[in-house]
Amino acid sequence: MTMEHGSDAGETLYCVCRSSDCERFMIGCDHCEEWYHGDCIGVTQLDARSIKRYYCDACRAHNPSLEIQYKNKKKERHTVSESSEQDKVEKKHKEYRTKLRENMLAKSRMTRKCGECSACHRIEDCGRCDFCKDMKKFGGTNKLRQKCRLRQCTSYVSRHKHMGLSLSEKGSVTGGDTPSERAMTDFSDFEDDFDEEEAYENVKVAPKKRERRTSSSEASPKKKKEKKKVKHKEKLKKSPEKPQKSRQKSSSRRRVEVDDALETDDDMPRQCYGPGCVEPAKVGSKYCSDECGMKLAKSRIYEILPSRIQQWQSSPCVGEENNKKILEMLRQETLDARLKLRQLDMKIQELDALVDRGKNLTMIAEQEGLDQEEDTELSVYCVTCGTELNQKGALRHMEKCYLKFEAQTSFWSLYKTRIEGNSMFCDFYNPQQKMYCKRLKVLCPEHTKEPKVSPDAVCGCPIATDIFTEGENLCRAPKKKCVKHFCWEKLRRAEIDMHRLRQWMKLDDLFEQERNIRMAMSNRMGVLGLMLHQTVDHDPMTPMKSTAS
DNA sequence: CTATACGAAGAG
DNA sequence: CTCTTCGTATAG
Repeated sequence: MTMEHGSDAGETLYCVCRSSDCERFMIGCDHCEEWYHGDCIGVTQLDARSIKRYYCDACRAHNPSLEIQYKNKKKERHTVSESSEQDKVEKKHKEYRTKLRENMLAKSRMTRKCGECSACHRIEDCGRCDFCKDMKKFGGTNKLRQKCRLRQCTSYVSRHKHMGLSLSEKGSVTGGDTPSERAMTDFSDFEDDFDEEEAYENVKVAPKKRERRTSSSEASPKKKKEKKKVKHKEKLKKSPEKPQKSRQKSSSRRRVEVDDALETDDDMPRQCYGPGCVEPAKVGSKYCSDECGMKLAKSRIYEILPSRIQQWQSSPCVGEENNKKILEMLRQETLDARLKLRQLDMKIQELDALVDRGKNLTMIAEQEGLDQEEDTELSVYCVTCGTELNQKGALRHMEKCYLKFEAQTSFWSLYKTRIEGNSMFCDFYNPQQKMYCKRLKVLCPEHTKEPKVSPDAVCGCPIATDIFTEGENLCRAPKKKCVKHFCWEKLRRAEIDMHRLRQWMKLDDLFEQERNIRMAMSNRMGVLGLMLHQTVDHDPMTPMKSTAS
């Protein structure tokens, strides 16, 4: 209890000075309930703010179990009445600042270095990264002043992100109101981690460090600080013996120090983690030998795997069911595509039959007259070369002109010759020169001439009765002169081929999909998968949802 | 938000 | 005193 500029309480005498003055700041003893002037007993208003329960000197002398209780659990300072107020305040502020700094530093060390990754263990600077190049020893300007990229903790960023969450969780356990106090609790928690590390020295199968963190510890902050000091001293003693290593230690942060103390330290090497093994572990390893490591891995598999398999089988696998559905769908589509291919084959056969029928037809020359009548009305220009054409030869010219032009310009024609399964090269054998033509097929018109149409060949194209339906009648004009149905057979074959190609590509795609799904299905429930992943039923009261139903 | 610059602390 | 490297301010 405190009294600031309290009201006059008559002639009552207070404090060690036994005066009735209560215009100054006063603090009351929570035991004898006597009031004392702050300046008489050396307690400032600032001090009083952090005091939870104050007991006067007289009460404490009478009853040594009484201790001044501070809000932030600081120990009572016995020099309260000895030093001057100014000094105390300054000292206190200094202490506070130092602690704050220490805590911040400890925290930063914790966050900046996991001490576990390869980067944290790396000793040498790469000399190639931007930070190395900036260093004086590598001839830099020392402007960036950062650690070598390869030595920067790989898990720093992610750890930093997680930090806030884990700290807030712990905050509720260990308490701490101000940021600095919170920082202190964080640090002490880290110390706990460290102490437990030591305690785990003889445990054979130790859980991971992060998991080892338990709830708050009972040790007071001061005790921890003492412990830290001891550690520090030990390190100082050791330093002259290992110049190279200690140099590294000095520049590295606390976490490394902790690990070093655990793993490589002098008197007590860590026990091998191998099952039943009592040998000391090798330096930088958890095991005394490779066999022990393998043994532990094996025993872990034997221990974990059966339960995982059981767990796996206890619930239906949604992924498996989905895959089965997709497989069924793919199968259906494959059948569909195959059916279409068969239909296209039939079409080809029909076309062949049609062509055969056309060959046996007798030629009728009268149709020519009709064509010539029409052709007087229109003049046509070639879409490729632009020359004026009479209608009679227009189609023929344009087809040839286009082929010629395309052969020289388009990659597609090259591609076409390739996918048709033929060589891209002419390969025409010249018996006189006794060698093959080395030109590209599409650029070699002299060896790849279209077969000449014999003058007595009939066109044979079915004549349409209307736009959509084809009649039984075939065109009986001479093939060479029929302008209406120029290249009809070729076009029809091309059309069917296009559809076939489409179906083949579809089949290919379906096959690929099926392969992927089968692969996924066979990899499911593998040993690795079962060991790495686990399905957790968070609500054991209700059965797991199944998509099958 | 990122890159850069720099004061400053810790260690040798 | 130097070296390393952290935290932070600031410019872009």
